[in-house]
Amino acid sequence: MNRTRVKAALTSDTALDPIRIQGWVRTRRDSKGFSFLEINDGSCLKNIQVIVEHNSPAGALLKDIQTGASVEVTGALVESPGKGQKWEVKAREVTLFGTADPESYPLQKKRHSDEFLRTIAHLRPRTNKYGALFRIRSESAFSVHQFFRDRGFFYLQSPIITGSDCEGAGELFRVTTLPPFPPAGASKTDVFQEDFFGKEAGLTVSGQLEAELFTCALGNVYTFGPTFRAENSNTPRHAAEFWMIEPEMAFADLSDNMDLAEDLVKHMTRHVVEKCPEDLELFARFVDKDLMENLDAILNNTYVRLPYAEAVQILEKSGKPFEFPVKFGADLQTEHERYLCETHFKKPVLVYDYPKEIKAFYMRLNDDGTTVAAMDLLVPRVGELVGGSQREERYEVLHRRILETGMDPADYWWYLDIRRYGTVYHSGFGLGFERFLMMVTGVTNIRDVIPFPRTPKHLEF
RNA sequence: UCCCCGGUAGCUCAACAGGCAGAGCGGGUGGCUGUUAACCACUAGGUCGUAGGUUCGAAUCCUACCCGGGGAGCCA
Repeated sequence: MNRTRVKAALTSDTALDPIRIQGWVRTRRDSKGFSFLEINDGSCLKNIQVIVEHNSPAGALLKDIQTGASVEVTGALVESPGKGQKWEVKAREVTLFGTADPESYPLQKKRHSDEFLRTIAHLRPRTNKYGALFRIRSESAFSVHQFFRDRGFFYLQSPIITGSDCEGAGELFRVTTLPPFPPAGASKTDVFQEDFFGKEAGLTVSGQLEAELFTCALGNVYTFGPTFRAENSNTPRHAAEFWMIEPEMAFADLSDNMDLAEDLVKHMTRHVVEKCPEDLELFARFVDKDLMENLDAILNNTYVRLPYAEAVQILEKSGKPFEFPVKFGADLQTEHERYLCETHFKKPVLVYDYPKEIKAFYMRLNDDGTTVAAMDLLVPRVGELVGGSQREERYEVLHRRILETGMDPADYWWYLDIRRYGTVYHSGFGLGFERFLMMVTGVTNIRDVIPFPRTPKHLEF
């Protein structure tokens, strides 16, 4: 007999006999002559209630079937005479696979703090909140592929290991097979000649450059994979390993790019709202009371499109005593971004055309000579969810920008080559997958939306 | 990396101005009940983050370090 997942059992149209349920015991309540078991198998938020008669063969096992134990129950799915659930399982046979010593099993029926659950990251997906979160994470990932596939984008697996030591963003983690202590007197280059790749290698900080190469062949592509930044960042919004979605479109300008970002965020959000209503409800009740209202603002507004220069004007006129002064040419501080999308507009804001000095070399120089065609999507509570740009497709301009920012064009010969042979205007952006999950669940710490978070000094699981 | 706050029972926290270390939940035992984060009674459980210092006496004051949280920077 195949197992029936709890989700299917709970939504059954009819009674079923026989039925087999397999899962983990969330709680046991003893009554006169029989016990109630609540079993969860991860298929959905809800548990299924199982009735075990004390004088049945299974009854003898009950003393060892405690919170956390893994069991199999065969019996009949029948209408529940009690309140609170439509269906329950009357057990005929129970198999106990693994006990969970109640003296040491860390999960209680009561609510635990997120900080504590992080210390038992191997067990936290067994809680209601984290089970719901990781089901939402899975559905969100699916919605990404669905979105792009429906629009004719191809999924590009950009490399994880990279040899370009300055992709533009962030510090690289080194990848090496060398012994930890180099021979005395060896120069840096000499050392890496002996290494696996014969040169210094690192983990990717972005798939963008590779995506640009492929978009100039396949038209529209996207990457969706892990990204690594060896920054000593210690904030609720940064992780050393995170997942990023990076679409790239040929024959697309900054306006097309902003259209795509807005459409993607709305599509992913709508997908979660439609496919995960029960799991989302948990977050709306216990994590963020305003969650549904906030998601409504994400879904049902046209996002504000605001040139950087106008954003600065709004901030200057706001009269707000910002800790950091607002001035043209300086990057927007977190407090400024929050003011714009949370207080002033109260909806997502796309800020674009930033001064070139505060943005990356590959962003397309505007005709004014001072700004670049960059855009950031700011959303309430999370801040920067998307960062992107139209790319500089003019060989001479790009070459000059590389030199201006103190880099060596020779390291980017292949990136420049794309501008020599059939160059086209193109655009793309990066969307932080975990930041999306924070936005859609109301969870305020990135460590709580990743299965096993990697942050400075944390690599336990 | 910088600034602020914190670390007391398995978990969440209290202990005023230095003077015998507590509660709720969880665990154990017994009772009750088609129960629903069940209920009632009893009970076990602590090197007060670590190391040093001040004091007759330190969970409490001081110093250093470790760990956690929040803010800032970096950005996704």
